[in-house]
Amino acid sequence: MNAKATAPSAPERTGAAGADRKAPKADLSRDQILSAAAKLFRDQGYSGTTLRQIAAAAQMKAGSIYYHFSSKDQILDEVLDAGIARNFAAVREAVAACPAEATAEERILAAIAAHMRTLLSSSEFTAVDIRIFGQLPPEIRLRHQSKRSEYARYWDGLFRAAIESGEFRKDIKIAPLRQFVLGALNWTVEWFDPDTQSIDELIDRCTKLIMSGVKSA
Amino acid sequence: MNAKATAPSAPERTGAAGADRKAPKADLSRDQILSAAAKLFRDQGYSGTTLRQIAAAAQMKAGSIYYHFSSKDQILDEVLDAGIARNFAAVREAVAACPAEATAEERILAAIAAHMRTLLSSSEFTAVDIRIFGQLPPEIRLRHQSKRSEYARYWDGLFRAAIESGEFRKDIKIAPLRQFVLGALNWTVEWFDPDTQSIDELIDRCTKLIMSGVKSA
Amino acid sequence: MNAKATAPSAPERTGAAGADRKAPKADLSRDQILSAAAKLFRDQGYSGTTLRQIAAAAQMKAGSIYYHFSSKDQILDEVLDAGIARNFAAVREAVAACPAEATAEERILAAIAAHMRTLLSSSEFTAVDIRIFGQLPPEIRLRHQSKRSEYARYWDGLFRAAIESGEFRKDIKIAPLRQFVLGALNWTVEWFDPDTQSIDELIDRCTKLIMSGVKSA
Amino acid sequence: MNAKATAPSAPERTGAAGADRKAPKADLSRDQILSAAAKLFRDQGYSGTTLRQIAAAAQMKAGSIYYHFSSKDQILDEVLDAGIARNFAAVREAVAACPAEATAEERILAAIAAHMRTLLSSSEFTAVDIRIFGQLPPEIRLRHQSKRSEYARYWDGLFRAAIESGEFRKDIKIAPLRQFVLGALNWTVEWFDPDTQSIDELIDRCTKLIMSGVKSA
DNA sequence: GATGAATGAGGCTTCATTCAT
DNA sequence: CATGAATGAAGCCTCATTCAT
Repeated sequence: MNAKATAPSAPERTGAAGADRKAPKADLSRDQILSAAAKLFRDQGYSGTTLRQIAAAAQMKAGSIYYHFSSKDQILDEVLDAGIARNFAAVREAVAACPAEATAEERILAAIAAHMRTLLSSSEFTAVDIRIFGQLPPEIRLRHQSKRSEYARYWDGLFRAAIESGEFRKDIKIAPLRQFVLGALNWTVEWFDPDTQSIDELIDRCTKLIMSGVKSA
Repeated sequence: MNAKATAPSAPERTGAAGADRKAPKADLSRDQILSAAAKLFRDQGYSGTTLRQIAAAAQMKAGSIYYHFSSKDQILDEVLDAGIARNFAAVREAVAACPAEATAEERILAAIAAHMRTLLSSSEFTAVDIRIFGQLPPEIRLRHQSKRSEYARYWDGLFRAAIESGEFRKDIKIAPLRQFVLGALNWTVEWFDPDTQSIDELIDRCTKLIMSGVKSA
Repeated sequence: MNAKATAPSAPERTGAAGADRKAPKADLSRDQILSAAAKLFRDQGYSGTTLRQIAAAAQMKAGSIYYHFSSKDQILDEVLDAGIARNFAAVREAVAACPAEATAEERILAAIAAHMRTLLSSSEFTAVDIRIFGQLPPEIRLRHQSKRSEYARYWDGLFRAAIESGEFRKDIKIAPLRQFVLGALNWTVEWFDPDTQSIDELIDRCTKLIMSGVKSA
Repeated sequence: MNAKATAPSAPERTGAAGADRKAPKADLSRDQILSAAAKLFRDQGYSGTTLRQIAAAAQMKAGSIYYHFSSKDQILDEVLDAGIARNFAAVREAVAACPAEATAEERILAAIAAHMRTLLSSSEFTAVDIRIFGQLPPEIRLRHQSKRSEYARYWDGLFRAAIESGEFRKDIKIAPLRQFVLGALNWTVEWFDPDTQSIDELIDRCTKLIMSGVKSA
């Protein structure tokens, strides 16, 4: 929630005593910038977004951004980090919240719901990754590959369990399955419209399709 | 002046005998530019791609592009057009090639295969749309909305037939279904690697998942 | 953002004490740019003048100009505005300074002197109009037509008075007269050389020619 | 009339015998180019005019111009040459046509009429000089200075005669007089509209103003 | 903390010019 | 003679970035 949690290069200011007394103005600005940047990156891509646009959306002037970040690149880094981190955290929490005796399928249902809910509601950050990652310069992509892989492996674990338990078909290969499922889910950000559709209903429809396909019994 | 203004780079004209003698050099250059642009747009986005990059990939200098196109925008337009057009054509042909007595499901299977094959093999053009459309400036997006809708409606027709015939579950709503299915298919361009994977196998896996889901019988 | 958008480089602000502390640096740069542009436009025409030339003459780099103006066009607009405005103001003041009982001819003499003096001394701005107006793209020309017409009508008024009072010949038609007189005066910018000629003497000669022609009594 | 008369660098082709048998296509194109260029230069300035515009107006493609001329500069040179040459010729002829016993004033009237008529009717060429000369790069200006001076000196001769004969006032200095008179005449190209005004009437008005000024007797 | 002003690199585009056909 | 196609230099403009205030 606090973007600084994942920001490694914030100007030193942690010092001080326990309770964060001042909730300093800087943190607020930082968050505004990140949030503005996330929205703009998501809608216009990285190259298509201007520092001036970000600044304007964050209610400041372009030069001021450099007090908080050292480059446009760094903003992107933090936005991407925040994106995966939130998604991952939400999914992990949802799975952890399942009762100990939950089946693999139930855990996957929880994971799907959490993934979609994060993606489609608090979207700025989570949607950026999905939308623009493929078009980023390779070096930037590399910097975030490990976290993405971690997330992928987490899902692989969920699916493996379901296959080994016999809940899912044995002839399914895990990697393509994960790509297929996450792909279908991720794609919803391209068309889901919160004003006319219900997230819960969408989640419901998607899980049903994933689980049982389209064919009538 | 520009006879080809609306003709998005006809690919059929290379081989064959020597009958057509009209400005073959220009057409070749045009096609090279479009193809180069498509690849670059796909990989780096529209704003992330430089005219100089396009020119270099098409083996000419930036200024020369303007002999064939009047702006970067126009190149994008034609690339997008070509993308949908090819996809649409491939799918329509595949469906048309089905025997008259084919079931709705069989037609859908053919459509899926065609969509994926076009997307993943002759990809430059077809993949661009899918990848960058969401981040294009609204005015450009608008210009192509109608063709995309047409394609969507075509799929809706296929799905409707399957539902009405009872082959697909009756509780599925068509629009979300189409989004879900095409989303899952489209997403494969983000991760499919022709060097290590087989398209046919991928198609097979995907259709199975779509049709029957993940659960074991 | 740009408070001065419509204020064509107020010349009154340089001297004086230090009371006005608002963004004096920007205004200075703006004025430098306008002045440099005016000189260059006058000597090389609009198309013949480069933004880099303007920037160099204003002691900055080309890109910096865009902090003050949004386009080369806008610079031209302000230069043209300033030109007519100064000329008009000078002439109007000179006429207004005439004693109430001054004859129409005396007023015209004052107007001629003011027009020429402004044109030939503070020339950058005033001379631009005269020199390049005829070769400007029609749309730009249109934007300034109204102010020029206003100035023309003002002169027409002066001439009409002299004709009606019987001081000038009755057979003279006002519009061609104004064109002829202003033309003769304006043309002096094409050849007057302040280093070898005296403005006052030139004014004297011109008025005499206009009033009485070349023929000896 | 044949622009080639003044064209020093025309591709050699003069050879041959007496009568110019073929009136070759090339000459026609050359003239079309020059005429088109003159019009465009006059209306848009030198830098403001594109070779492609000239080519289009001359009904050919830009590249073709280089068969007839070696550069845009050369076209300008010939256009300028043609301008002064025609004007000079017309004026000289008109003066020469005066009866031997004509007064200096009569000669000047003839010269004025000829100058104006050439300027305002066959204008493309003659008007270019007047309009754009002041904004040309110094090197180009230099190349034409001598011919312009020659023309100026010719007028000076006419005026000197009138002053020495006592027809014109003795207190008039020749150079400024010539500038003033030609200036007033030249300026008419900026506003004369052949559709609504009569050249003869304009000439009449102008000569009257020049001769006797504006004041009533 | 933030801004105004500037910069330089680079983006898209235009244009005179060349040259094979 | 003329054109189609290309080029490189340069033009206008944008943008990330800097830095004094």
